Amino acid sequence: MQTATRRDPATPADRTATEAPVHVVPRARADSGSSEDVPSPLKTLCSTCHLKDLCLPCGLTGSDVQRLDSLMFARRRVKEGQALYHEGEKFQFIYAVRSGTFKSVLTLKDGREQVTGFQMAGELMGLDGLAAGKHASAAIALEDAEICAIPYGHLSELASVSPDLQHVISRLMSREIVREHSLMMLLGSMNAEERLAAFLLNISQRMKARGYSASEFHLRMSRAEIGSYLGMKLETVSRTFSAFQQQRLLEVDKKHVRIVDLDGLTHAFEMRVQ
Amino acid sequence: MQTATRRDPATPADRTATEAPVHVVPRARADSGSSEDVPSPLKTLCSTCHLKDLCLPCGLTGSDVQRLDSLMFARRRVKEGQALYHEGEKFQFIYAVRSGTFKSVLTLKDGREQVTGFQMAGELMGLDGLAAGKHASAAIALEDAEICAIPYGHLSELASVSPDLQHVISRLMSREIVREHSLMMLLGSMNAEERLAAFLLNISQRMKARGYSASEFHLRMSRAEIGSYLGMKLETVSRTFSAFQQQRLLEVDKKHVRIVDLDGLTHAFEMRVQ
DNA sequence: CGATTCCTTGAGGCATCTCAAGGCAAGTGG
DNA sequence: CCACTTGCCTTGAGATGCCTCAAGGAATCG
Repeated sequence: MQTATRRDPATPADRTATEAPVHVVPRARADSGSSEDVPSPLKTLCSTCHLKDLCLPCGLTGSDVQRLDSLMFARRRVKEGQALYHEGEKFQFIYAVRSGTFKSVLTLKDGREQVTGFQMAGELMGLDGLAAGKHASAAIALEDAEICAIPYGHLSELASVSPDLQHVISRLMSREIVREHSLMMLLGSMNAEERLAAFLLNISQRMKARGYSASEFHLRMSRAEIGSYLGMKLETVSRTFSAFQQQRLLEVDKKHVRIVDLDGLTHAFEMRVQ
Repeated sequence: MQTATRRDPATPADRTATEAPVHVVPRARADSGSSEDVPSPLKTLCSTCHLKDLCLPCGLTGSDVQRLDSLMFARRRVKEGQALYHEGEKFQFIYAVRSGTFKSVLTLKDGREQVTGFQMAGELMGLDGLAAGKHASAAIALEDAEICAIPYGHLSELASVSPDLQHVISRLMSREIVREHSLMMLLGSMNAEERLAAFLLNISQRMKARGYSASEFHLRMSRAEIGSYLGMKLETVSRTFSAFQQQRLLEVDKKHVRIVDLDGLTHAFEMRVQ
C-alpha cells in the first residue's frame, strides 16, 4: 500500500480537500467501499472546477463551458488498486481525473501486462473505447482518486451544436495519438537511460503544469509499473535510478525523486550513441 | 527501388488502373513529376469509390455520403520515396490512401528515425496533426501512390451538421489510439519472433480486407523500415524471417511472403515464454 | 558493366534479462 | 510490544537475445 506517505512536499492528493471548489463530499460516501460501482450523486460544474484550464473545458469560451455545466458530470471515488473500468467493458463514459493517479493497462492472453499510460489530474481516460464500443484497456487507481464520469453520448450531442467543443474533443484525441507516437519512439529506439530520463522529464513537466514542483515529486507507480510502461524490467529501472543518482542527476529515495541536474537529465535523454 | 516487381499475385498498385471507378487519369498527369506539390484538379466522389467500405464513408448512409461527395476531394499522386507531408508542416488536410502504401515516420533531433505506421488503401493519414495544428509525423510513399486530400476544415463543418459523420471520424481517431496501444504492447513486451509474427498477421488481415490473398503478398517496405517499426535492427528482421522459413511457417523471397502455416505463425505470435 | 541498394549470414560483444539473496518499511497477530 | 509476514526495492552474478561490425550475394540502374 502506498497511501498517505509522510513528508511529501508536492502531493496533489493532499491538497485536493482544500482546493476542490465544487461542493463538499458528504462523510458517508467518503469511506464507502462500494462507491466505485454506481456514480456518486455528486455533480460537478466545469465552470468552477480548479482543473478547467487543464481538462476538457480548456480553451472553451463561457457559453460552451456553460453547456458543459448543463451535463452535471457525476463524480466518483475510486480506491487505490481498484479499476475505474475494465478491458472489454461497455464504453459509455469518458473520465476526467479530478485527483489521484491512474494507470492504463492492456493484458495479453498469457497474462503479460503492458502499462500504456499514467493519468494525472485534469487528464482524460477512456477515449480508446470509442473505436469498438468497449474499453480497449483497463484503468486502475494508483492511489485513492476521484474522477468525473462524462457520458459520451451526451457529450457528443452537445458537441454537435458546438463546433468549438467538438474541436476540443478532437484535439484531445489527436493529442493522445501524438503522445503514443512519442512513446513508440521511446520503446523503439531508446536505451534504458534515455527511457527513464524521458519518463522523468515528462512527469516533471506535468507536475509543473499542475502547480507542483517540477524538480521534486512523489512517483505514484511502482518500479514494475514504470518498467512495463518503458519496456524494461523492474530491476533495470532500479539500476537506472541508481546510475542517475551516482551521476548526480537525481536524488532518489524509494518513490520520492528530486531532480538535481535538469540539464544533465535532459542530456541523458538525448544521449545519442555517437 | 521497389517498383513494378514481377510476378506479384496480389499487388494493389497493379490493379488500381483497372479498378478505380472514378474518372480516368489523363495521360499528361500520370507521368508528371511535379504532380505532388499542387493538388490535382481531379476530384473524387466517395459514393462511387471502390474503397468506400474501408475508408471514411464506411458505415455512413446515403445522405451523409452525398454530403461527403459535395466536398469533391482532390486527388493527388505521390511518387515513390516522396513525402505527402513533412513533420512540422501546417495541418490542413487529412489524407486517404487510394492506392499504394505509405509509411509514417518521426525523426529525433539526432537523426534517429521511428516508423510509426504503414498505411494501405482506404486508410487515413494525418490525424495526428490536429493536436498542434501541424503534422507530428511525415508520410512517405513506399511506392507510387494516389491519395484523396480531405480538407479538415470543410470536413469538420460537414461533421457539425451530421452527427453520424462526426461519430465516424471520432471512431477512426479512437481506432488509431487502439492501434498504437497494440504497437506499444508489441514494443514493450514481445521478443523478435513475436513482433514479426504480429506484424505479418496484421498485414495479412489488412490484405484480406482489401480483397487480396491473406496468405501471399508483397511487402512494400524494406527490412530497415520493418525493423524501425518493430523496434529491432534490420539484420534481426532478416534473421527472424529466415528462422520462420526454417520453421516452415513462411516462404520468403525478398519482399514476397507466403504464409505456409497460419496457425503456427499465430502460435509464434503468442509464444509465451513458459 | 560498374555503382548502388538491399538483403543475408556469421562472429563477437554488450545491454538487458533472469535468477537469487538480502534489506527496509508497514501491517498483522499473538 | 515483538515476532512474523508481506510487498517493494536494491544489488550481484551469470545467461542470453539482440546488436554491431563485416563480408558477400543478388537485383536494379544509369
